[in-house]
Amino acid sequence: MMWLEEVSKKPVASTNAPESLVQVAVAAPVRSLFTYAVPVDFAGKLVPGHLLEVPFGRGNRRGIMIGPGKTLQRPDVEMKAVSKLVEPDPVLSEAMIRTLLWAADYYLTPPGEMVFAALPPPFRRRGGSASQKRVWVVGLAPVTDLERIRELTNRAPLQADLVRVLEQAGEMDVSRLEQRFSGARQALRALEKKGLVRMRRKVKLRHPLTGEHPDASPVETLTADQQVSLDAITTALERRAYAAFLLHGVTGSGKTEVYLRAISHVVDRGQGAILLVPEISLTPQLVARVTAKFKSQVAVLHSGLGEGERLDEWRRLRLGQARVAVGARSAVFAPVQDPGIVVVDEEHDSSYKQSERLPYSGRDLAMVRAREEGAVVVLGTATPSVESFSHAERKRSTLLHMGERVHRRPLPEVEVVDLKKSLVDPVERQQTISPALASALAEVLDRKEQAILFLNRRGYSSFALCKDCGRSIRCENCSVALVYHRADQKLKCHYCGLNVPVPETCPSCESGRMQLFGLGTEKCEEEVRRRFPGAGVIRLDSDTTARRGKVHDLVSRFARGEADVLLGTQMVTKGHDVPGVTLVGVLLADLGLHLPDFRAMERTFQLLVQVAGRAGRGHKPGRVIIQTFLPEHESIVLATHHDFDTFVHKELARRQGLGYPPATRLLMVRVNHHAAEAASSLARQIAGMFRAASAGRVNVLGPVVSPLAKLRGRHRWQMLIKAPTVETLMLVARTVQQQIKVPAGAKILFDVDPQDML
DNA sequence: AGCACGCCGACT
DNA sequence: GTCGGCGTGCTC
Repeated sequence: MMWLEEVSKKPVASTNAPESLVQVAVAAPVRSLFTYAVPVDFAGKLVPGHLLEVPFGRGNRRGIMIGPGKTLQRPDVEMKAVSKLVEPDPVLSEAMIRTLLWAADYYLTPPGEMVFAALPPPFRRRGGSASQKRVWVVGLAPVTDLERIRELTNRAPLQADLVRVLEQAGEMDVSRLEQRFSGARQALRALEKKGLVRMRRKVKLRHPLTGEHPDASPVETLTADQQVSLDAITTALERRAYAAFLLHGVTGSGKTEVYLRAISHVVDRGQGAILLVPEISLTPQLVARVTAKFKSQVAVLHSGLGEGERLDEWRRLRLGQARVAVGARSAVFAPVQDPGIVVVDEEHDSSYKQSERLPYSGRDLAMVRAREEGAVVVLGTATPSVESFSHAERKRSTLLHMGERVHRRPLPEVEVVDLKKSLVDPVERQQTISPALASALAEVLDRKEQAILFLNRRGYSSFALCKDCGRSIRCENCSVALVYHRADQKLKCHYCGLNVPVPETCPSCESGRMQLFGLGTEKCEEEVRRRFPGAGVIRLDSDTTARRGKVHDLVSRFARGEADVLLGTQMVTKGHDVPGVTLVGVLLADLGLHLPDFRAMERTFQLLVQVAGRAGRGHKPGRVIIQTFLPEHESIVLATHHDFDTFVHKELARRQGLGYPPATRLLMVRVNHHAAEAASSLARQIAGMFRAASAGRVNVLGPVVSPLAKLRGRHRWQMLIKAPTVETLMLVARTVQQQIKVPAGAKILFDVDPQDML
């Protein structure tokens, strides 16, 4: 064979032992593995998972040894040798490598990208494991040569754009500019050469979380439901083989206690555990309970960790000093040694799916990892996703049900208020809190109890409208209306962050008669403070929690009873367990129902059941009031009865009828480009390729302009590929992916199992 | 992702 | 003619 002759000329690999050639996943967005020769220095020492440096293209790159090499992908190129073994011990286990290669394959993503996504960022960079994070920032040079900038407009439009942005914004992160302008880095380099901009490396400060180590809560006896579920899980753990469970426990049924005891079981026998949560900063109470129980055995993988700290946590896990990893989505890659159990809390939460740069589902990879590690996986939630439920129905996982709250506390009573009726009354029309909710809130305040108010929209009003021409003020980069924020009196875009003063006159017709419409959390807060002057109100949304640790701070203050009302967005629905809360108000339940997404009903149902579940967790029973314009809507009616079974079976039938998951499998392909025409024509071209490649085996819907037609200055088009099975989907998708040549300035995203259809 | 190669339009 | 920007293709 060709490659044997080639290799035998080199002194490094004289035999055909497996170590003479290795396959390497190189840190580059390239769709294949590469084969390298192994030099004598470490011949026979390389094992899968070793972090290497290899010559690649012009320079050197980091790479991971995947396994023995067989032959070159293309026999006509020259074989190169591994240049360096970076770390003496492998940084990935074989089970992790199998998981990651599976993921790269399934999510149609370059193996090198997937593999390095599982490692701390310093490992990817040459020069090793920096402990301080430095980023490149760029600003205009102090002496600006106006003559030369004007010159640029014709010759280099991209450079001219960048200069204009820098004039406005001052100093900016290079990586942020790159997100907005493709090719920004080369353009900036050119500008730097001309002396028009200045780049420097800036140290990014770390924000270590001050960790509380509370004492473990006293041991309580389990409910019958909890005991049955725990027994089923521990029986599976005893077998030390892959098994999957869907733990469906109503809100307040004590799922966390089941997780903790199951994790204890594996930790006691020397194994490790992974606990995934949707958003770690929103679940301080869960993190506190885990740390209380397992103390220094816990590694918390917080998104706010600095690079050095993250690396430290990573090392502690890899060395076996810590055995329990807690974190969001990416913690599925935590280097826990020999994990015996992987728990996914709130498995229905859509934040487990990353839908940008590198799309993958942390929940689904948790199952794959558990399979590869021979571990038990537990998906826990009060509102299982339709997919996971169907998975259990088809016996791919075991359904465990906990229908009763601890201490036999009742589920809260839910009432629905029809907002259509309040439209008739001129006073009520102006208010976001209906008379029914207002009187319930007054009672709660009287009794010195607490309330949670939920409104899934931040800001003050949802848009500013001109009373003469009827146009709303829109974002210049995105196809959305700007939202008025009263705190800083600005109009903001919730997608790109654009922040502009409110114009005196209408930008379209010069009329001075602008008016604010709609509601957001800011306006609601104002109304609560006005109508209930004595009440202490805490607002929880991404505006009040922008600073690190702020969520934890505000939630703990509310939990300690320092405020009477917690008012906010999605954040108030997740995970907190505040015994004093006896009232939950949903200000506008139908907000999510109008989204063009086949999961809109499922999301609404989950959201309502979850938020309702925050009420009545203490000794006193809870009450829930849902305000809506659609009181007879199925997902609202069934949520008021906490009726998951009816909901899921109706939803399954509906999905079957319409051909949506889990009845089918989906791939979304999204194209984006600065130029609208380029985006649409490329999308049409790709859709054509799908139709040609599919030969009728898959259904190609679209292309259509994305519901969010423009985002951060880029026009978006998308298509949905519907296939009867994964195999068919993969086959067709791979065929098309190989044919596509990405034109300059375009971005194409293949999103397998899309969650976010906007 | 980088980087070389090569085409093409704007200027000394 | 030359210079530099920008599209295209390749990396064991």
